[in-house]
Amino acid sequence: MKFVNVIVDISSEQLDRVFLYRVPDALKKSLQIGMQVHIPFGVSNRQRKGYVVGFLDEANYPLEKIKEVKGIVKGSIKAESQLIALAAWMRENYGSTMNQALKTVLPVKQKTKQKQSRKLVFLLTKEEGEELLKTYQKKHYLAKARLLQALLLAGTLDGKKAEEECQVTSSVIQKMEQDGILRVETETVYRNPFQGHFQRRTKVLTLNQEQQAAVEGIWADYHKGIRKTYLLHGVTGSGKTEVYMELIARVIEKGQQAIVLIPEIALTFQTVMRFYERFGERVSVIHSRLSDGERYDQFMRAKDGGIDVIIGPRSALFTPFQKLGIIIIDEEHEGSYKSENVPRYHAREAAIYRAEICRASVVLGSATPSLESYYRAENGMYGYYKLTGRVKDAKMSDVSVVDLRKELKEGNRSIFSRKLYYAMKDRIESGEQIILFLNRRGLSGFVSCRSCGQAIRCPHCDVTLSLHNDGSLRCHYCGYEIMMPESCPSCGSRYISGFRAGTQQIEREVKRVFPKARVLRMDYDTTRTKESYEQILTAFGSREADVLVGTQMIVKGHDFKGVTLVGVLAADISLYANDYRAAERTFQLLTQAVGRAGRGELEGEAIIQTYMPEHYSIKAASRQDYQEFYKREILYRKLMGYPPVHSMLGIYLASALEELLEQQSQILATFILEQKPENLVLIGPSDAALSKKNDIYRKVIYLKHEEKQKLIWIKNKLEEKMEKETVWQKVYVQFDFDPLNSY
DNA sequence: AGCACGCCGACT
DNA sequence: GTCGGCGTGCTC
Repeated sequence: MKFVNVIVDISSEQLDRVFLYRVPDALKKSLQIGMQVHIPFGVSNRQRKGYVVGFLDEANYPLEKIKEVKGIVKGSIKAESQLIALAAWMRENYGSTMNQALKTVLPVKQKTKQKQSRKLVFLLTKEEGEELLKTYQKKHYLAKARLLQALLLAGTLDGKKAEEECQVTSSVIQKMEQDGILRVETETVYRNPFQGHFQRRTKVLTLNQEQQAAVEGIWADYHKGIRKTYLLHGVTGSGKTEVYMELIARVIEKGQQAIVLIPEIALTFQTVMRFYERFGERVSVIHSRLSDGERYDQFMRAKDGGIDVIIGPRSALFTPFQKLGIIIIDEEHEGSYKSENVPRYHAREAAIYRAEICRASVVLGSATPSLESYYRAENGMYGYYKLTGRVKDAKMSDVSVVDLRKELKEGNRSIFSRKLYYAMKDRIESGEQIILFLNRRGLSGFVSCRSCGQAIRCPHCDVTLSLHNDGSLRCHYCGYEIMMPESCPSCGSRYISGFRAGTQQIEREVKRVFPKARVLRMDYDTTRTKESYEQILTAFGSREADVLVGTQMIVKGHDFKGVTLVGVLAADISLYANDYRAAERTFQLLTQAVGRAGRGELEGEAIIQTYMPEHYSIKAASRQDYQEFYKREILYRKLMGYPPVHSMLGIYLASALEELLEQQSQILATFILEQKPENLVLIGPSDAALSKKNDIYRKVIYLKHEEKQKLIWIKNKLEEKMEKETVWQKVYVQFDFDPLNSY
């Protein structure tokens, strides 16, 4: 380890890369990734601070130009160095540049740029200014004159805008500040994003036996200095949150802090409220509606020790707490924990790594654990605690499965089976509430021709277009829009129509069949704003409607006491997805949906309509039997060499040039095979699920191997190769380990 | 970011 | 000639 890569601690895009420094013998032992160091920089060798982000044995830069690390910064902020180390790990494990990794981990760095959006305040009087302007013009100080003129007009200017519009550089502004013509102002105001009022609850909550066992078990480890990952497997309503809060309370008592990760969709006012009631002002929330500035403020509060608990989505993992004690990941199986941007990290894995460097515990909570987590718990890598009881001894709902093929055979062409119809009729008459769940949005999915079988597709994205209420056909990826044609564009037949039901159509159908029922719809279209999302939920919660029709989002974490019937309209839709997680996702969705029924005093019923009643994920979900599902599913993963048993790497290639993409993906595949990797399975290259998006062609290669390390090794080889060749500026490549969705 | 370098108009 | 503003390019 003779050299180190260092990121210079200056927030500027041009410096946002690594510089190579020599490590003096005296520092060879003590230097670690993430540490802040003093380095000489630039022609004048001014001493600056930088972060160590990696070690190297050989130099890839002229030796005579390499300078030496001067020393380690004494009071270097621990939290930040831990995050840098995390970024380095993410770069290695997910594939990205160090900058991309740093940017995801340190929003701080991006924010300092924002903070630079400084104000220029004019200090002279109008007369003085005009006088000065004349002298500038006479002396041909053109840049200064431009800026002065703008200042005379406006008084104060935004720093960045001024630079662009007046075409002046920062050196001009700096000099004019020195001359006392203007003043540069920067402001930093911390805000608290939580506006509501709350009452601190002093009442001690009592835990049931299972909850107690989980808390004490984890705490006993903590006390012994053992830090590891625990899976808390508890059905909906079994009281996982109480366990989280008790653990957090104890961690805070020890002077440490806690991060609580929640899927964005479940981040509701009520959830946050419970934490506020327990921990008061020392809690903060991060959510997608926060401005960048507000988000940054929360990180600063955490860094300064102003808060003990932060609640938020994926990105809250990077909160710079000084003494992190515990990370909680609620609903750990949720897909939103996987980032869709490079580096495509999984928050669960990254959290476990961060916990390792910070010596913190991790608690994963779920009613339907991901195969990954359960597999590891089963193999003893994670601790495991199960919560079986529903807290307020609510009854398990009665679940039945209806075979839609049989319905059709017996002459029922409606979207409601007879069983569901009568159940709905019954609930509406007795004033109880109903949830209808469909995994799809838009009016009626795709439009196809009954003569030639062609579906109408987007010319840019190669996906089927969706028919909307206003009679238009739209592409959900790029927004391409045409009017619904009279006849089939391929064969001219007039027998074209929408196919299958969407939430809008179901809403209409419910209204038609049950004219008296009040119906609410909740899907991507009706919840474009955060407010409308809350609005619909509150309206339904306060019984302003009898039926709620919606997609995934209605089955996630909401308790409606009046709901006694849940209808799943077509359980197999998510089974048609073309990736290996389809069965897992179906099981999770169905289990959640079924869990929505009977959360109040009345007994609940769930009806699952399907064309595949014999499929194990549907069977297991109807019995709420995770074990059964897991046994079948893990067998399939083992057999096919899919995660979590084996590791998988998706290599995504994209280019505007079709032939070049074809050629380069072939070259990559050949190169991978040339590395003579033993037992490696290579699939492709083939067209991506979306073979063309916004006029960019996409291809994909999948690799499977028993050891993740081997795949990382191949990824590194590829990165090395691509750095040397210029073609890769025209063909973009992304890596995705254990991909969640098809590309 | 901050520094040096080099171009180019202006002034003695 | 020389002085100095102002844009450009580089930093291991």
